[in-house]
Amino acid sequence: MFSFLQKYKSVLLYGFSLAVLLCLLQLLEYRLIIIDHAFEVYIACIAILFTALGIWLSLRLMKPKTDTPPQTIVEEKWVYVKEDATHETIQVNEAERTKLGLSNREMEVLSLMAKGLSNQEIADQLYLSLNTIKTHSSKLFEKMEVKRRTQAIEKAKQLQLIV
Amino acid sequence: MFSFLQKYKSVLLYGFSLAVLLCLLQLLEYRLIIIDHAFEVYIACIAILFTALGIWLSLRLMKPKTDTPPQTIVEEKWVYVKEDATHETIQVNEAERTKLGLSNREMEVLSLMAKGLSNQEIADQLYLSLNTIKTHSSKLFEKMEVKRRTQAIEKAKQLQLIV
DNA sequence: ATAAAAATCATCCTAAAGTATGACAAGGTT
DNA sequence: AACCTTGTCATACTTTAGGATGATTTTTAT
Repeated sequence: MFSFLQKYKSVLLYGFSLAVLLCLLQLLEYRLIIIDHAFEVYIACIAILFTALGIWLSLRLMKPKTDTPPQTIVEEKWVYVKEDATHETIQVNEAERTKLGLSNREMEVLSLMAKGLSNQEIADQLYLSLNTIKTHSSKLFEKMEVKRRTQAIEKAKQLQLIV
Repeated sequence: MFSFLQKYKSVLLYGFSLAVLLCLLQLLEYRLIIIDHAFEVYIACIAILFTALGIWLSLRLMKPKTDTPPQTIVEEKWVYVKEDATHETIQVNEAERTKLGLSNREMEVLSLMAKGLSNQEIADQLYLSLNTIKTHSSKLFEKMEVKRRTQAIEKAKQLQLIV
């Protein structure tokens, strides 16, 4: 029973908030139905609310999809990748990465570091707190067995972890 | 004029489809308003439609921004051949160096920086004081128009100032 | 269902990096 | 001789980086 609740927590939450929303709408209905042009206003409110709901929903549902574990073992092949203007983190040597046990976020932070960004700038770019970046970088240094970001960058380039 | 259209194409498109949608709703209104419970049905239709609109909108708007770091397909352009390991600190691009006006010591400090050494370690290695290294690095950053050592390293590698 | 790992954020503290300014000496140039 | 550049070092100060630790939440795996 509880596991059911746990499992469908988010679904139930959505349902509940929908219910609350509908109640509010019902209220609105009885309040505004007597005013002139109330119907149009009501419709507009509904439209806006549900558009927002749709946006929120899709944002919620799309988020976890970006997290795709790199299960497929990439053939260890050294490839030169043309550097293009958009800052995309392309890990060239997946084998080394898994050997060091670097997570997705850590790789992201690493590649932004290598671009010369400060921790604060990285935090801003990834919409995270400064403290989070510090935590990531600390773990990064530990895993890579280095002491400083400059060493991490040097080693990462040596191992072709970053371009 | 055309560039304006081009620029706001998507916005106009959204506006237009919204207008069409509203027309449809208007039609629905006149058709269903006489039926029993038509109001609720109408509201439900609107809710569904606008939720869908919201989802669609956010998907549209998020598309160019979606970061898919893990599974980026690596284009195999050509094989990257690593330089011979026995390279001393030879400045590869002398032209850039003179253009930036970097002195010998500054170049030395720069290349040691790029190896991941701290200022103290650089000072020890060159038998200089820490303050001297700080002075050198400050002037270095000024000449290279960067703010941090990581940026200096990045730029130096870009310009082939160091190996 | 439970445990492990990943991700987020916080606080407190120390170390390192970076800025600004001034000083002094050696070597080359005009 | 006067001037300039380079190199050296110092003090004082601000900012950033990094370490240690703990808490919470979400994801993933067993």
